[in-house]
Amino acid sequence: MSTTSRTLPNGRRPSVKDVAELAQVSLGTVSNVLNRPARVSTGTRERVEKAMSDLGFVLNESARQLRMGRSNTFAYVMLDATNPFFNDVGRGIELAAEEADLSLFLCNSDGRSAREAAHLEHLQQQRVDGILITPVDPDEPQLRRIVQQGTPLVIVDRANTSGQFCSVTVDDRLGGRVAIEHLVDRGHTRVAYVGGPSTMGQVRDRYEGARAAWDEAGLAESDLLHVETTTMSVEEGRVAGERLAGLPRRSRPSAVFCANDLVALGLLQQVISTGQRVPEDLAIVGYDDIAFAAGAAVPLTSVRQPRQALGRTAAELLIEETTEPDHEHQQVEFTPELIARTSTLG
Amino acid sequence: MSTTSRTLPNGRRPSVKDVAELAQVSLGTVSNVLNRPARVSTGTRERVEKAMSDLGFVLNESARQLRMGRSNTFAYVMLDATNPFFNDVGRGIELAAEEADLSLFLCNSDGRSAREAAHLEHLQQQRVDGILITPVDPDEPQLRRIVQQGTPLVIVDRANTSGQFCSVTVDDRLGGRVAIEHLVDRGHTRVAYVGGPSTMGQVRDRYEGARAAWDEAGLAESDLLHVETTTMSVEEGRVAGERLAGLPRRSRPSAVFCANDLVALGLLQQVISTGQRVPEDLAIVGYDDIAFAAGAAVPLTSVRQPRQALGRTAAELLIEETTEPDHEHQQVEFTPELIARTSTLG
DNA sequence: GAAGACGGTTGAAAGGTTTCAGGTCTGGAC
DNA sequence: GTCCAGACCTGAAACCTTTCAACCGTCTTC
Repeated sequence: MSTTSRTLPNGRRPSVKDVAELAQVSLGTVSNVLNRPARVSTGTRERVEKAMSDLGFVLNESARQLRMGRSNTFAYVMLDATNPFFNDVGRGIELAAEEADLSLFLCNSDGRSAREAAHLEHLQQQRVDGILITPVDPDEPQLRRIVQQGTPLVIVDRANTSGQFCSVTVDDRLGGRVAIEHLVDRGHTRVAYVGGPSTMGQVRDRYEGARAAWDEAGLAESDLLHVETTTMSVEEGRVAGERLAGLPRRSRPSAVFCANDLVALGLLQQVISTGQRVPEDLAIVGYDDIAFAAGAAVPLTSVRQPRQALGRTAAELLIEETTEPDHEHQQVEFTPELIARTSTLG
Repeated sequence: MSTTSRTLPNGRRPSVKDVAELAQVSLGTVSNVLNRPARVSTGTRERVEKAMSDLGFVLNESARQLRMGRSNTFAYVMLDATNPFFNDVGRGIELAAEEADLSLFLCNSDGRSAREAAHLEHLQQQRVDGILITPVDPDEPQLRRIVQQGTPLVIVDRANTSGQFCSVTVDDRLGGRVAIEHLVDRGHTRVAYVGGPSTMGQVRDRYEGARAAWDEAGLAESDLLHVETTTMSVEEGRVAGERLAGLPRRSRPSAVFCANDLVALGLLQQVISTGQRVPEDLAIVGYDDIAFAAGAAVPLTSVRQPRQALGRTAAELLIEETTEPDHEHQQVEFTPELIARTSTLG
């Protein structure tokens, strides 16, 4: 109640100077109370602390950063904040950051390059100590520029082609492979891969892994269809379902491998709503194994990624890069794992 | 390639001063190029722009903020980043912020007061222009202090008791009421309310609405059970399911109303996995109508909230508060709507 | 040819913090 | 009585940007 900043003559917020004046000490002492309290005698410290709370003093972080040149803040630029997968990754980052006493800002590029660029520009201007990002395109030159200009950056869930950054990935080719091997094992000989846009590395790699496994199984090349979606959302999954339903009966696949679980769940909904049975009429494999996959209308077979570990590892790499002078960039790769459930097992 | 900041003697990043020197102009002119390009002659402007890109100049936002006293940034402190409901709210905020050319930082309190307090402190120090928050406890004194100290704050999805803030809410009592009325209409006479902790206003209000409707229906008070959970997660929903299953047969409810969809989905999974049928053996109503509710094992009846509108409205109120001098605090309340699906309709 | 207007540019001041080389004072050792 | 160590405190400088009054030429206008 007594702690309002309105006691200042003008509308200004109280600064260390005001505190110093009220407590009858110098600026330096106030700063010491803030940063090295042990150096200040008890009496003085208490006087300063009282002055701070009387004035409602709040440290101005901009000024501190300006002086210090660093912010103790990381940021994670998410590719799609509505996808639980990226939230779990973010949670892993958050936990590691909290342990290291760093603040974390989350930004959402929403899959749009322009938004991503704006966020990156802003973060660089804010002088965050480091950036974690799941990029729209890992070869975007802006990323390299940011590193060259002095802000460390770690790529999450994408490989980096150049070795210019640390990166943490999951082997998407292997993920695509195990998904298809599972379907082939179950006797499927005509399968659709649903996902897009193909500009996304994840979409491409999973397809390539799938394609490789398909070819190795000796199946006809044209029997692995690629149904391209515009985004990786539940809605697009539904649309893909309708497109499949529109195919002539004999060219319809008996199984679908979706590039992520959102697409798979949307497709599942659409398929069920038209009275088809999963997996009898159509088997479905998803990707990511988000929490909702197990609880879907038909529990979803999915390729699980170590989501939280992905985030945590990325954050730890970034911490190392910001603290160890002789840091070397590393590419960490995790291994995905197929979780088989009813949507393929019947 | 040529744009590296390493051309500076020490490891310093280039500043306007360096740009000015290289371009043979004064500091003021560089600033004009940045902020009022029209005032600068074409030749000079081009020279300055070239110098900037040659040096890899990145404006120091801390210094600008220090000088300007404002940051053109809002922040949204989410209660639970893993709950799609809050992500949808955040998306509404993001869209409104983007239109107003404001940056948005997302923070996650993860339901913990301590983390929330740390985030708020940090945001205040960063001098964000305004804060949106779904608080752990809307009566937390820190919130009032922040406003008194000059940072506008809007409460999202909670009522504020004091009229000290703007707030945007959905009528949770009404939501609880419609959920119970629906179940009573379907003939249920023994129902469990599952959610917690009761310290959360949402949990309390939905319960109160449910209780009021229950009493008005003339049903026995003790036939509306309250099963308290520790958090509102899928996992806790499963645990609650086990607890219900542990009840003696005759005291088991025929329907459950869950305080949110995550809990409902977890409970649904648990119930199905034990071979019970939904809704025949147990009907379930959720809350929020997140995207995954419709695609659950049994499509979930849920109380829908206007998630994105909630966020957008909150952001618009905050924008008004930061721009209109004679702003008056408003409480906006939306109305929830029951979406009936298979989990109660059979 | 003088006065004024105007486009373009300058440079100092301000904004709040941290740092650091020095300052003062106290008390103990000789 | 002198000297010194240590504890405590001071105040100016630096960080980088924006702003604004002042300035300089050039062009109009009468």
